[in-house]
This record gives sequence, structure tokens and C-alpha cells, in this order.
Amino acid sequence: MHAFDVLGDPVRRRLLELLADGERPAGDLAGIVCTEFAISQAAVSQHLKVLREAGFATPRKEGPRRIYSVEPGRFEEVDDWLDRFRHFWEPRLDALATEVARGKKARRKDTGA
Amino acid sequence: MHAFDVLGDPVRRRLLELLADGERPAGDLAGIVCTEFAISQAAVSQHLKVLREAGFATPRKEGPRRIYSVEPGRFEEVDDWLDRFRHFWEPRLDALATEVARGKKARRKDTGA
DNA sequence: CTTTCATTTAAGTTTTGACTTAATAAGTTC
DNA sequence: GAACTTATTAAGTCAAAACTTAAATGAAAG
Repeated sequence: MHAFDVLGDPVRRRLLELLADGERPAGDLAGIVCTEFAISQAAVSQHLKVLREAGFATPRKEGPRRIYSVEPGRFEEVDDWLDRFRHFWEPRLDALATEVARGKKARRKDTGA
Repeated sequence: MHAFDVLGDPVRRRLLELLADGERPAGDLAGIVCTEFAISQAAVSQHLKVLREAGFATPRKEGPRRIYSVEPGRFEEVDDWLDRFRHFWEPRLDALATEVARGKKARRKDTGA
């Protein structure tokens, strides 16, 4: 499932926003999102399943609860897709500055420098 | 319409990818996307409408054709949303380096420095 | 080992939105 | 202005996906 297909849902985006500040148990997430969107707790669990299976979040079992936390990989993928549009609004830095500043390609592809 | 709702469609993403390299007439875009996705030209036009109305692309009339080009605003919005997740995968630069490197908040909010 | 709490899964319904065909609009060319 | 091109809009169909209720799972507590 493409990263943007997952993010193309307001409930899932909200869940991720909540997780951005740190891990949270599923029930906690449901408590917030159910009232905000007026949907059932089961619906939230289904969205969590999508996030799980798409690799946006992972649960950790702690007694009877599942503590969810953000999984960065797919976000990075989104960021990469955005790269091809960055020149439309970001000032063009010289190539080295960009590499150093964002430090992305170097780390990811390990070009051997 | 939320930026991610717009990007949550593979045809629209493809259209934007094509526009990332530079402006193109609608017919040109349709020619490519219709074959790639096996959909009608009208369907592509409908997607272009969504992109137009959401502010992701703007057409410029040139004779009978509409030359589409990227409108950066909404992409920047997406980038901003991602900001809250960046710390999960980007090395934390010191604050000034971040400002200089990305030059975003400074330019946008013009904090007066 | 049964009850209870937290969460997920299953089954079925409803809604959203993407697609098709047909019609319309606007710009050239003759 | 008739014919042809380029593109958008309208109307209706269909499928994907989000939601609901109900049942199932699994851990802890009595």
C-alpha cells in the first residue's frame, strides 16, 4: 500500500499526529479520536491495523494493552517523494550544503564517501 | 480538501510527478496517464480539476490548450505536516543550522531576525 | 477457572469517490 | 460559419473502503 494512500484518511493522520508526541496505548488513541470524529472504537482499531500493516506504527504489548509508536520508514518515503518538488519553494542551496544539511542520501545509500 | 486527500490517489500523484519536471499541456498529460492507468481522457481531466481546485496545479491558456504547472503552496503544507515526524529519522541539527539549511520558518513567518 | 478489561477481528451495510459515455464549450482552420 | 481539435462538465454506474454491531482473543484479577 502506497504511503500516500495510507495518509489519505483524516482519522489515520490524526492518529499519527498523536503518536508524533510519543507512544500511546490504543485505548488512549481511541478515546481521543472516537470523540473527535464520532466513530466507534472498532473503527479506530481498524485504522490502527492499516497503520500497522503499512509500517507507519508498531504496537508493543504491555499487559493487556498495546502501546503504539511511530515507525519512521514510511514517512521518510513520503519525504523522498516530496524531494522532486522542493525546488519549487526551497531556495536552492549548493549541492554540498544540501547534502550536509539534510544528510539524507549520503546516509541512506552510503555512497562510499 | 486536505492536501493528503488529494495526494491519496495514484493518478493524481503521477500527474504531479510529470509536472515536477516542468509544465505540460493537459493533452500531453492525458496521453501518458491514460495508457499507464488504462483510463479515459475524461477521467484525467477530472483529476486535473481536483488538482486545480485544491491548488496543486494551475492551467495557463495557450490557444486551445491548457498548459499545467505545479503550484508549490500545498506541497509546502505537506512538508510542514511532516516536520513533526522528522526527528524520528533526521539527525538533530542545532537550531541555527536547521534554520539556515531549511530556511523555512524564517522566510515564512519572518520572525524579524 | 470464570469474570473483566483492552483490543482486535468478522460480517454486513453504507458511503465516497473514481470511472465511463455523452454532451458542452472554446479555439483554430478553411 | 462548418468542421476539427482540445479540453471540461454532466449524469449515472460501480467498486473500494470506512463504518457499525457483534463476536472472539488474550491478559490479569479475584
